[in-house]
Amino acid sequence: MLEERRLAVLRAIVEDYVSTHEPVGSKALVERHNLGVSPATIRNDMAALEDEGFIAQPHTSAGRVPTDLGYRLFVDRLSGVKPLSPPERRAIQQFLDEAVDLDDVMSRTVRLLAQITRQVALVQYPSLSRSTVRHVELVALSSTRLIVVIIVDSGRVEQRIIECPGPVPESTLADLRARLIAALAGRTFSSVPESVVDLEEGFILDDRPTVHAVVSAVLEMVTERLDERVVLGGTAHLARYGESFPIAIQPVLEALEEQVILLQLLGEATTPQGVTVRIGHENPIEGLEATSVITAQYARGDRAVASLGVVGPTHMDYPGTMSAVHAVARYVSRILDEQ
Amino acid sequence: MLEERRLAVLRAIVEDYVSTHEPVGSKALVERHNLGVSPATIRNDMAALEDEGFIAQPHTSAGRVPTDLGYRLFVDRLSGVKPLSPPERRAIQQFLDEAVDLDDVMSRTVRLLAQITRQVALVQYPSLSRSTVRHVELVALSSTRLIVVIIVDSGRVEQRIIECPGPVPESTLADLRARLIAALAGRTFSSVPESVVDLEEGFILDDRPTVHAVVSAVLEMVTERLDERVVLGGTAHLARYGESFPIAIQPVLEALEEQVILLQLLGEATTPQGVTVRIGHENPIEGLEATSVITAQYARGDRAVASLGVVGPTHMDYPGTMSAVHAVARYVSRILDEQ
DNA sequence: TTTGGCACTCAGCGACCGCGAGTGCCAAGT
DNA sequence: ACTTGGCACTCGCGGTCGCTGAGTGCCAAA
Repeated sequence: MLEERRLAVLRAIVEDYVSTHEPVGSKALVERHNLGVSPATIRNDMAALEDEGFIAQPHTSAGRVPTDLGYRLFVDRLSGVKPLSPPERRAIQQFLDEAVDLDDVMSRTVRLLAQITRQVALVQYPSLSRSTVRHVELVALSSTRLIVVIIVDSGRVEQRIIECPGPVPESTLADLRARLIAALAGRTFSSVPESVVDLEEGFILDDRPTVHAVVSAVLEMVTERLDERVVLGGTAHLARYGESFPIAIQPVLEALEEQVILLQLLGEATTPQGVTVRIGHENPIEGLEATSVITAQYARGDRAVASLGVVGPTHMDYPGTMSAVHAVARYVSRILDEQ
Repeated sequence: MLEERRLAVLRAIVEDYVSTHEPVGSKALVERHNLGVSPATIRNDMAALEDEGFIAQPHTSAGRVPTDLGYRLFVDRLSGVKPLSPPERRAIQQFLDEAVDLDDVMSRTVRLLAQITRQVALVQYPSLSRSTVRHVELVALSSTRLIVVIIVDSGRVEQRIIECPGPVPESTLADLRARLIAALAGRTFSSVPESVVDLEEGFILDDRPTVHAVVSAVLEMVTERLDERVVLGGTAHLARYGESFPIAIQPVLEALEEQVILLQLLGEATTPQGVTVRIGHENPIEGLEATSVITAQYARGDRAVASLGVVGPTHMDYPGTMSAVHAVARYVSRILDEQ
């Protein structure tokens, strides 16, 4: 009973603080939520919650504010689901359906997610590690410059320009192209290295340097760029917090400029299904101590290929954001499956 | 004589204001620059400059601040060139030389430009309109889904996924691929439409829908995406202005999220050679009234292919930024030529 | 365990004030 | 015709002061 009410109080505090962005006091609490008790009772509960570390006072004689721990409890045990409305769902689907290629899907997704959550959105390109190579193309841009293009079944296209040690005759090029296709087409990305390693041996000595250059380019593309790309959108929402909220936007913007950090944010989504939430300092990344990160994985067929999510202030609307991220991830999965 | 000194005063005001970010008064002016006259004289000049609209007072009894018009005069007639130091030049070249493909060149350029100017950087991908098609590839992703890839001589790779009305036999695909290559390879992008328009006629009626889908995809890629992509970096610098400068960052961030706007910013670079500067409200774009945009075109061979530049507050270091933008544009041109 | 009462704290707000940087104007000097 | 020192004036900024009110903690009674 008493434990139960305390949790109700915490929930009420979180909800009020999220909507008003102001410390919430005992009196306001009983007025806005119909907990059937007096402010004094609530005060006792609040004192207890503060002892346990779930809420804090910015200064004496101010209302309470949830701590990271408080948000954590709220997310884990208190927040209901807040499903999207049918019109919202329809709008999402329609918007994503209009995408013409993978780049378009990604950029539409990030814009969509930023718009409906009113937060900074991150979307990772489908991982290549489990994709299969559909086709390899080798085109001469000049006598010594080649471009290697790898087309992946997810619709992703990887490219790389190589400078060859010397001019490459068309015959060598055609030969190499044919062998590359034979060696790689249908292979998963992670098995590419072994398939390609002895390719060099089939060539005469003169061609070896060129072949070597191409092969190492392919290897680099396959290893270095595995999960490389993350697109980002909605940074303008960061500036929306009417100035001087406990959030300084410069470090956040700086952190978000680093691809590596974006990948960390998305990559550590351990939960295979469902939505992952990291709150405030739970987040190991410097500059993002005052933000929460909500991510979900999306899938192609039956296996997860990448993640997407949003970054926002710790005092965000968790239920709403979580269901939005979840929904968008599902729709992206669906789009990828259709294709 | 008197006219000359007035200009010197304006220059001094701009320089001081840019470095201190505080309104500058007559006394401070004579102390920091050795204009050989008394504060009172300077006051007269300042009053004249204010009448002419080059400077303004934020409020009575404060120093003066340059107006957009003042900056304009400064840029047009007063600012010297501030060449980069040899180590800087070397660092730029070295950093850009390490790029492995076009995407890499673009992303390195934007990071570089943001870093050395400490401002938001924009870099446009090379325009396709004057590029020539190097190769076309057509790959089946599934029985009814194709991916069309166009490889351009600048190293840019365009792709698009198409849903075909029905299954496409490999023979048709090979035929179509061959004809596409024959029709397009070596063509400039702008001449693609005419080369491709009667391609459909060579096919039997059954294949027509597929061919049609592919041809229209090619047309769309060629027309819609002509100059589409702009990459953006260094937005964190926006937040650096120690809070509450006459610059609200939210509208700026919002504007910078729109590709269309980025293209406008870069696209209106009229000056074929050299650096274009647009100051404050000279800039027609909503949200960017308090920012200046400095752009330069870069070239491949002897013709300009696209622009790059930076966006910053009107009180920026114009000479330094202009020479940085200029230098980076030249180095990018050089990199593109080498390739 | 809840509740009303009560004393206490303290951030925020507005009023007030003095300082000083900066100005405009003027009359005298060059 | 400029320049310059002098001088009165303006007014933003920063600090102090006091009040108000929201909010608290504690206690004694229900």
